[in-house]
Amino acid sequence: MTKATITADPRPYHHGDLHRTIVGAALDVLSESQSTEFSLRELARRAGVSHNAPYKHFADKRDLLAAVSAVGFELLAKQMTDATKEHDSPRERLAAMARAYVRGGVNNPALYRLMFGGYLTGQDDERPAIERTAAENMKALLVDAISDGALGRLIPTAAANTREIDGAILIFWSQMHGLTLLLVDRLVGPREKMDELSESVLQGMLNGLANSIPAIPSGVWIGPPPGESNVPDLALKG
Amino acid sequence: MTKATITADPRPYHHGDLHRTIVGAALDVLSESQSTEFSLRELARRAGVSHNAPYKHFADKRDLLAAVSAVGFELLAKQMTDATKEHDSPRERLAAMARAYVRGGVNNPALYRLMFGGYLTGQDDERPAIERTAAENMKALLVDAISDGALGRLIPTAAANTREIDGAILIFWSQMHGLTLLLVDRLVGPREKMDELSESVLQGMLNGLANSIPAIPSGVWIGPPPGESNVPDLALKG
DNA sequence: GGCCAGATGTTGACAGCGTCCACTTAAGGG
DNA sequence: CCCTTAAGTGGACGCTGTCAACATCTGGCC
Repeated sequence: MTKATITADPRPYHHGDLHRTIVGAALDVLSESQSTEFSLRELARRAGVSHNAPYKHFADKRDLLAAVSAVGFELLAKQMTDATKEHDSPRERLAAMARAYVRGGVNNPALYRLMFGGYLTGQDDERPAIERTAAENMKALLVDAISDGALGRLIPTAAANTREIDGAILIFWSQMHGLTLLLVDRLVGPREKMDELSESVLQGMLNGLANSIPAIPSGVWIGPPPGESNVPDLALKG
Repeated sequence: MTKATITADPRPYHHGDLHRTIVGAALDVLSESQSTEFSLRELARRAGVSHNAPYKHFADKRDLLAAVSAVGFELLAKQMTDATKEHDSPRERLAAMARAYVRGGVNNPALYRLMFGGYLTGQDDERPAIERTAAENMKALLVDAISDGALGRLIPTAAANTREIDGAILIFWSQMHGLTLLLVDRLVGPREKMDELSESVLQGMLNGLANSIPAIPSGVWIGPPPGESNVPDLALKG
């Protein structure tokens, strides 16, 4: 009645999967409190470990939040791809994607703000690598949806012109991003009408792009800034 | 050589204008560190007062940041109005306004994020009154610029239709807001091209709006949510 | 099979933070 | 001239992020 296996497993010394547990707890707390100002100690308490255990998995709080943000990007990307599956026409798929994007932000504003807000962008102006690649993958979805389908139908000439595709992507993304954040910050509302608002805004954008796509200045990048660091190829921890 | 007036005024017991000084210090630190995670104590140190003096002027940190945010809205509004003065044509004035808006965000991302990010929106979903009215004033500028000038020329029919004007405002605002934040978060860049990007995006938007303005669903509000609180008429502290 | 290295978890400590409290100082109105 | 009261001070409390030293478990190597 001393060693291990007393009754069942009251608390094995090693948790086993603390990394995932902590990230999950952070997502829970973030969703509940809608604030990134929770404490690492709170997460440790929820996970039933000592206040310092998380430091074996995350260098500091910023590192943890970067991991949470990366999960957020993956969730959003999944919601966007899922949304497109139900539709055939490129126009409908693009609209579904836009709806999913806006919904993702509105349904969890704190997570969306963590992903896109500046918390992770330190004074080195460099985002954590894990978050960078997750964001890049999500952006690729936007690019595909616009250039492969809807854009090809609606603005046929664009297919041959990278600058024009970039222009369309920039307009689409900034439009949806802005709408999402105005909804999230309650500068536009009510939130219940977000689907109709997405559609309205998308329609207005397509009207414009159908005529002509404004050329983007050369040298402009869209997505994570190029060349600042060797992106580590999404090789998540061995 | 004991009482007061020893040499000049080494530190009069009462500061005299601590409220303004603290807000100014907060703006300085915010600009320098590009983070809202400075401490009230740090501001007190800069102002040369005890760590508790600011509490005579601000209920808590959120209250102070709300005041800072309000100043940010007023600064941005001023930059926007100033920018329009140099131009005659409505189209040019709208473009100047867009440039000023984007510049304002890019030049001080932390302030812009404080203004539009969710820090001030507590779980009561209510922004501080002072910040609400400041935001409302700034939004009025957008409304004027679009409906009075550029919109009247470019989309004449809209003048008689509130829903269409709202639609144009929504598209314009969300477009510029999104572009600003993508630039700020370095998801689009480089920042030096922000003026050209503003122009491109504006042009694309106007192309669309020139054809038709998507109708906005009825019941949608743009700007601070209506009726949630009696906005205190901008009467700043008697 | 046994042992050792390293990964994982714990305990204790430290400075800094936001905020509350009781106290002090100065200034302006009766 | 006094006295209420706004403005500023100093100390305290509990909480936080982070560091350092120590404990425990586990997998790979002899």
